[in-house]
Amino acid sequence: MTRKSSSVTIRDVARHAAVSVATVSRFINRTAPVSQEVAERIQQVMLDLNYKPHVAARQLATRRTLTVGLVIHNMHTDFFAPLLSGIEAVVSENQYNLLVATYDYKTHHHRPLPIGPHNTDGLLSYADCLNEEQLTDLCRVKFPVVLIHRTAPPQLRVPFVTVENKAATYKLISHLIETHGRRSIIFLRGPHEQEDSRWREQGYRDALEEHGISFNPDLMLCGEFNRHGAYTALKKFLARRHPPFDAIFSGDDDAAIGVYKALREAGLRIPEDVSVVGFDDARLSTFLNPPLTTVRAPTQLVGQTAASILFDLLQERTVETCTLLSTEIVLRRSCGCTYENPGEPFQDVVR
Amino acid sequence: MTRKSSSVTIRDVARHAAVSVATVSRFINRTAPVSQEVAERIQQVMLDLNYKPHVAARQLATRRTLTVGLVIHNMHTDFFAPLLSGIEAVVSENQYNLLVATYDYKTHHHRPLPIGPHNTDGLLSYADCLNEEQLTDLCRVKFPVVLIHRTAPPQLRVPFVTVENKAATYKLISHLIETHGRRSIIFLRGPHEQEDSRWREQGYRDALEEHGISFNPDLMLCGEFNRHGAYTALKKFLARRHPPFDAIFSGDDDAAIGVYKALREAGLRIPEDVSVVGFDDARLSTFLNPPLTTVRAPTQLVGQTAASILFDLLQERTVETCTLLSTEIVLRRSCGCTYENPGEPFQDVVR
DNA sequence: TAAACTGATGTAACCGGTTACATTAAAGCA
DNA sequence: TGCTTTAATGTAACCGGTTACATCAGTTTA
Repeated sequence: MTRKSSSVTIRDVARHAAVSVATVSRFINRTAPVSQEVAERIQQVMLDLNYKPHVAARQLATRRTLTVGLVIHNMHTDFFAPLLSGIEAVVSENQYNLLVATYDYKTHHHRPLPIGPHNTDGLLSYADCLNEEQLTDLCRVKFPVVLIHRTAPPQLRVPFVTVENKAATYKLISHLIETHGRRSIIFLRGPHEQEDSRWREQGYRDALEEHGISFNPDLMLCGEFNRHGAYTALKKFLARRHPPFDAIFSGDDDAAIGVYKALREAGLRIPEDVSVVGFDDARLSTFLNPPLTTVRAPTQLVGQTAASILFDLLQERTVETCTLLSTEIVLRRSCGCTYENPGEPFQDVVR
Repeated sequence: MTRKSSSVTIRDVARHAAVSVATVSRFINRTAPVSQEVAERIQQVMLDLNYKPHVAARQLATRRTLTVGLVIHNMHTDFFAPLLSGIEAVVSENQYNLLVATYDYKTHHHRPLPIGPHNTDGLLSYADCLNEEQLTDLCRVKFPVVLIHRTAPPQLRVPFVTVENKAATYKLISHLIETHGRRSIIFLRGPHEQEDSRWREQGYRDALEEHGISFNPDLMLCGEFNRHGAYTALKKFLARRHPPFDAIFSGDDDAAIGVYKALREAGLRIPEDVSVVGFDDARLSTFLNPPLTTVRAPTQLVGQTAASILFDLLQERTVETCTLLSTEIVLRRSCGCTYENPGEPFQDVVR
């Protein structure tokens, strides 16, 4: 591996400017006043020598990394880009760096966490990438953590940011029942540990109950929150040819893509034969054919908010422990709604 | 800001294990043999004390960060997720960390680069985020850099990874001309500095010339490689109602979305009135209505390849200076092709 | 048997910053 | 004038690792 060449240190600067290293450090960090004349001399020398402070040395001395970390389980999904974009905006605004790592305790349990106190000043953790033990360990050393799309174990009091899942799902399912007369609605679950999925299921059950429809466990499939999982699960279900159904809650938008495919292959029309709805309002959902009725989750805002809270923690300000961002349902054509909209697919009906 | 609490140092471990710090360090890094018995003692103490080496201290001592950086101009685009995903895979495989930053010399020129030798062991830089001066500076200190989607200034010999733009565009435009009889093809440029755009334009011009169609500068618009830029540019063009056209090369897939919208608002049908084609084969392009004919760029592979080359540089292996990944055209419906495909939109015709 | 080598370990300098504490000169005040 | 305060600066310890060099016992080689 290459050694860093020709590093100019603070001592070089001090020598050329004929002052002590302390003075240079003070000037750089503005931690104490420095005379005008000396300041200019140092400034000039720094430019001449092209001096760049050595980050690791500074980190070692101050015990701060000026870096925050993000742990997420993978980067393929469409969900990831807006989330990261929101986070990055806040991080760079605070002049911090962002370390990203894919990690999932279920698949990487043999490995230590790639991000932690040794690395960063704080951590954003998505969904169930870390298990409770890992979270507990971090809390024990008072390491600032903000959870995204999962609530904190109650004894820990870790702040978290997520979106309103239950009420939106309730609203969406109610819409299917009331407006489109659907009564046999398949529910595609996400990964088992994912909280979002559990809340959505609760909204689904509540909506059924509210409308006097009894819950049918045979209509619960496991879509895994992705197109392939959803496709496979639905395909298997369709092969059984029972029970009958007239609508599908896909779990999320990516899964809806798999649903579309499976239905199309089975010769079923959307929405004439089956209403389909999703969750997230991913970038592509407007462009599906038919455009997907779904729930708009403010993913970028989730990222922004989580990052802001993390910085509040770093500055030891008091923070909101639980942040639930509101969602809204977006009616497009896949549920059976029709609407005139020449500019489609740029505009939607949002409720 | 919080001070890191309770840090267990290597000296604590050494003391508890009744050995010297050097021995502990050797054991941790396997840099010299340590007797079985001592090894076990150290191992046990490290577990008991929950010792984690301090990364900054190690970085300072070794002058290596075990981190590579990625500079990109923004994270919203669909392009970004597969790119990052490819990079991250290689980075974590090499047990390195990844620092990401959004930066663009055009908008951030007042700020120093957030990523550099002070930070990382090497850098991946997307397109024209860095200008030539910045690249030259990095080269001067022999800092390993790999460019993504841009070629290196000739005097620098920085390795780069990009995709075949010209030949693919040539093929696509030829397809429009030969198969669909199009002759007045609008070309939507990307950002001016972006090399991809220039190569695609060259492919476009070559195809026209080859087919005896004279180049018409009035058909060149600036779509900026995004839906809004493309929409605006095309809208303005349509308002002028001239010259006539029968096809549009959108520049990239995201721009195609804006194109679809503008055409639809003008009452023009795709592909009956106008053939539309894109570039990239973004995740959503299959799902557009009609599905978009485009060029498949192996974006994730670009990320992977660039990262691999960077690690080759770090290990001082010799590397390929220029890597041009091949692309292929994907025929869907927006150009005028029709094909039977019950499983659509999962399968495409790839040439 | 002496010399050379090997394996296991310790000592202490070093990486490049920050900062507590000490020092000095100048300014403010009674 | 003498004392206190303040501004500007220097000295050196410290952050937590790595590693060159030294040591020493035990083994191999001449």
